[in-house]
Amino acid sequence: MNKTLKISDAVVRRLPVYLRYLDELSMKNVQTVSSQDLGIKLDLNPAQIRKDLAYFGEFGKKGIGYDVNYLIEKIRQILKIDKLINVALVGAGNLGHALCNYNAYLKDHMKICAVFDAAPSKIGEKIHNITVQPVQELSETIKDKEIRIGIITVPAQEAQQVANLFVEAGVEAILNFAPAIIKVPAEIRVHNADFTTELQSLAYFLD
Amino acid sequence: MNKTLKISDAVVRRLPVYLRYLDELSMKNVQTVSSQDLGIKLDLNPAQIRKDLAYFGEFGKKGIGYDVNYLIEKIRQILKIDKLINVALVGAGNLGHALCNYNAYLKDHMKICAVFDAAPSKIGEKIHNITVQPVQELSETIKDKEIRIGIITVPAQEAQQVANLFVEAGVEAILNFAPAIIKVPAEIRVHNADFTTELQSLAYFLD
DNA sequence: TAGATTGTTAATCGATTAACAATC
DNA sequence: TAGATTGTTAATCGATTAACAATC
Repeated sequence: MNKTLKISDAVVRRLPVYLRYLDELSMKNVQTVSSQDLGIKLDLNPAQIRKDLAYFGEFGKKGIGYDVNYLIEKIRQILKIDKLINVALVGAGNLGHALCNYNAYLKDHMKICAVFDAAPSKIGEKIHNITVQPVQELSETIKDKEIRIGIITVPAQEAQQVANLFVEAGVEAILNFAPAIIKVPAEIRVHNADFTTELQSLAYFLD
Repeated sequence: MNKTLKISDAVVRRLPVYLRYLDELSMKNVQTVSSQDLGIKLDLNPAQIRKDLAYFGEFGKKGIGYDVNYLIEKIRQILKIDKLINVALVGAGNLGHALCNYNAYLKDHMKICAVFDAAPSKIGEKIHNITVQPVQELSETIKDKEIRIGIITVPAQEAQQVANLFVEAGVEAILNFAPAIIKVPAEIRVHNADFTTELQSLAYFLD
């Protein structure tokens, strides 16, 4: 398949969902899975799943389906999590702590390996085996540890400042949990994961 | 506008984003705003913003723009957060605590007013002014307090069970933070807000 | 009036789904 | 071989954007 073809966001966002279920199957020692099976389990159209995967290569066998472990390997490669990606987080509040708990789940594919905060009371605190550092050390640490993704879990009014620090330090992508729009250069990818907008849009669907 | 017209998810998800920025403008005593202004600030096409709003009514004035406070009122009505909506949360871990912190931000429009956990060690704990209750009390509390939305912040393997409890108790919509697909009757709306899939899809955009 | 900006239609663009030949 | 299921094309469906008459 043509690597230069632009893959849509919607496709990319489904890949981790496939991966998560495939991991489950793998742990149950399931060998193969069809797009039909996946579609039922994940509430998606089987044709869509086949098409999503076909953007990146021919991973299945006609008449058989997909080899679970092979597909896991391929999706990890596509998502670029086949090698460890280091992540930094700013904002050692409850949300920051919660996200650090996912390190175990992310296994050896992604790792929050540095946490920063501006408040002196937080500095030196241990979250699992990570020590909270002052934001002044952000730039140096990001370079030293080759951190490529930054997570923002500070209050809305500090989000832009933190984004600026990340950008200057050379981070390539940002996951923003603050309820604020942050502006960054076009080459930096930002995903917003704002709880309040999620909850408000859910209210629309009440009767 | 035709109320029976099906509004797309994409439209509904943008409304809270508009609302958040309009609230900012209102606090700065800005009287009116154009779709142009909004578009620049929110990185959206002005025509899209006008079209989104036009699904629900004629809220603007030609040649002038939108009255900020009037539009806030209208969007709140559309999202059904013009009256207080009660929310329950199961899973009093770090993530549960973090979400409870947003109560102040959600003001008098939505409120997490009950928190449950299965672990005896958590029961009775105070989160701000909410006392953590055992899950056995979930159904009764949800009915008593007229709770309409449920939030799941338990580990993946317990998510489906909690979803079942919510559905039985009569909740109308669920916000699921667990990295798991939960199955519910079609009339119950589920939004997934899973940190791990967000982070993994972000990795795709690294160079 | 002249300039600005909405609401809405038509055009474009993109994503999903159906269908089926290829083939395991 | 017969049945199953992929990869892919074509058809459908839906969302975004451009353009502009209406009008403040």
